[in-house]
Amino acid sequence: MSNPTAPAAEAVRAEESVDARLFLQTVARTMRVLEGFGKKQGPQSLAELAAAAEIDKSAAQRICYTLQTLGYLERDAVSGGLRPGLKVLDRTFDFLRMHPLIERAVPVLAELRAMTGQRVDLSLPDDLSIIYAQRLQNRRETLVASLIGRRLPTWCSSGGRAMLACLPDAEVDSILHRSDRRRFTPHTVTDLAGIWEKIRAARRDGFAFTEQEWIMGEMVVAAAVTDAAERPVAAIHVAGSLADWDDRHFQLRMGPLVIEAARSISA
Amino acid sequence: MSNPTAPAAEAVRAEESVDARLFLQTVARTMRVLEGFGKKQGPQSLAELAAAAEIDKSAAQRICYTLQTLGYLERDAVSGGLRPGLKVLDRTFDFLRMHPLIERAVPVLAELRAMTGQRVDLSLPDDLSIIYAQRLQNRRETLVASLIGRRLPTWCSSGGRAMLACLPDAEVDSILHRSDRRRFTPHTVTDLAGIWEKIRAARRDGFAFTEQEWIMGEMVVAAAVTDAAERPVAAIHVAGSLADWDDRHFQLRMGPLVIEAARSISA
DNA sequence: CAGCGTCGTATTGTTCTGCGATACGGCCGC
DNA sequence: GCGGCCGTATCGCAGAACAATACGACGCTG
Repeated sequence: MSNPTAPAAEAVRAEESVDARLFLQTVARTMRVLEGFGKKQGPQSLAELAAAAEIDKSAAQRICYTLQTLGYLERDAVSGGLRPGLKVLDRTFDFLRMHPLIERAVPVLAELRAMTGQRVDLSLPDDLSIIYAQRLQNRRETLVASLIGRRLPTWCSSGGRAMLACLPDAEVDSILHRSDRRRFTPHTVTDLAGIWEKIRAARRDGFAFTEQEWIMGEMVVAAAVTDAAERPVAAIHVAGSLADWDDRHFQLRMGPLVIEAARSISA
Repeated sequence: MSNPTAPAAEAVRAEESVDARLFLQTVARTMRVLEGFGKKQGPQSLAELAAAAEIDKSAAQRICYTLQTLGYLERDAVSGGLRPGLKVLDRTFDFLRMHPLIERAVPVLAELRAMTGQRVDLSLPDDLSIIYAQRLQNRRETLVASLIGRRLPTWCSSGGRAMLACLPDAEVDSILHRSDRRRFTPHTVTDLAGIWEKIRAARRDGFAFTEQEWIMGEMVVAAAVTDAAERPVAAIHVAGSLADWDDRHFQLRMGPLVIEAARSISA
């Protein structure tokens, strides 16, 4: 598991009031098969995918055969196992292209990256997680695989807290309570009071700041992008290394820049 | 339409010998609905998606309802139309994480970008197109939306030609003949003889070079990544602007670097 | 080498799922 | 107020998808 925030709650969410008349179980099974890759690393066997999707081997066989025919699944050359196919990237492209924010954001992010020289990210909220939609690396960012689609917990990420700061208290509480607030580094703030303190600071400053709460040696400044109704729809992050910056100076320099960038693509 | 290479041939390819016994039409319809976004810009209505997928409104309704429930489709806040959902990015992440090359390539690409200061891309071959799987922008790359999943024609892109150069002549001919060799800029080389000349040059030099064949003012040097059987499985690109470089110097400087980078992630 | 487990693949009759014609209410604008 | 188009809802029937089953290959392991 590489995407750390368990999307388990979402299944529950979806279950509650589905109109069985309109819900196609074949479609759901198909998607569950594709989601089977989230579990563990490396190509999967047919049986593994069947188990992950909670269907029998016959159903998995038909679904995988079809997906493979369509290009959404490929056979790995060496292991013979299955992995997501190239067509997936076509859907990624559609998502990015159709998204109301992304295209507007890309130039702003590029400029921000040029001004700061740091890694710049755009993330989108999804209840308990945020998900990276666009990433511009800096020079030395090599180790942390900076991939699109990576999820981070809302409650402990800078972007997540920036977006929480835009929500009414009740919604913040709901998210915090439903989150699995585990410790990722010795510096992760996991208690409710501490997190609320950070959120209040974000409301006051206009940006959120986290220091080594997710990765040691990394600090992040983030500001929320809002829609016409002032609801948070994205966050812009600037990440820096403690090796290069004093935390106070980092905030003073980056804070105004991310606020300005976020404001410029808000509705 | 923003992804220029028509993936029409693929439908033909898939059609030829499908085992109807194992092929689930509901799955195929579902994917066709998701592919409906490739056609035109902006959120789509239910009816538009139905038309694009060549199904009636009832089927589209059930499929879209299900996909929406699962998070693969979202309603656009302003227009009320449908667009790809956040869950798509989860599948992107799985694809990138499971791919045998990507994780190995990311550090190499980052280093290459640091050395050159130019835009660096990794693309994967898919018959008549290549598809960007990883992109590291340079400072001023802002206008051209540099999105993951973008497709380029194999025959006129630098990466595509670098990969063609690794294939036997018959396969190259097949791809060239099936391609729609339209002109994109006044400099696009569209005649078979000219393209073959470029491919032979790539075989000789170890890298391909294109100049303003896709975008005016842009030139690209690319080298192919090969697997154990010497088949091309990816290409590494370095793109530069004619405003900054003399074309000869660009080749001399970047050629050896992309070759070395490509070699270091080849099997 | 025989035996076992697990893999992917193929086949079949049955049943329940997905089909599609049809109908309803809301909204816009020629 | 009309006609068109939208999204939504309904329902009996056909047939698509189901699941149990069987087959051959491969890799263990005793």
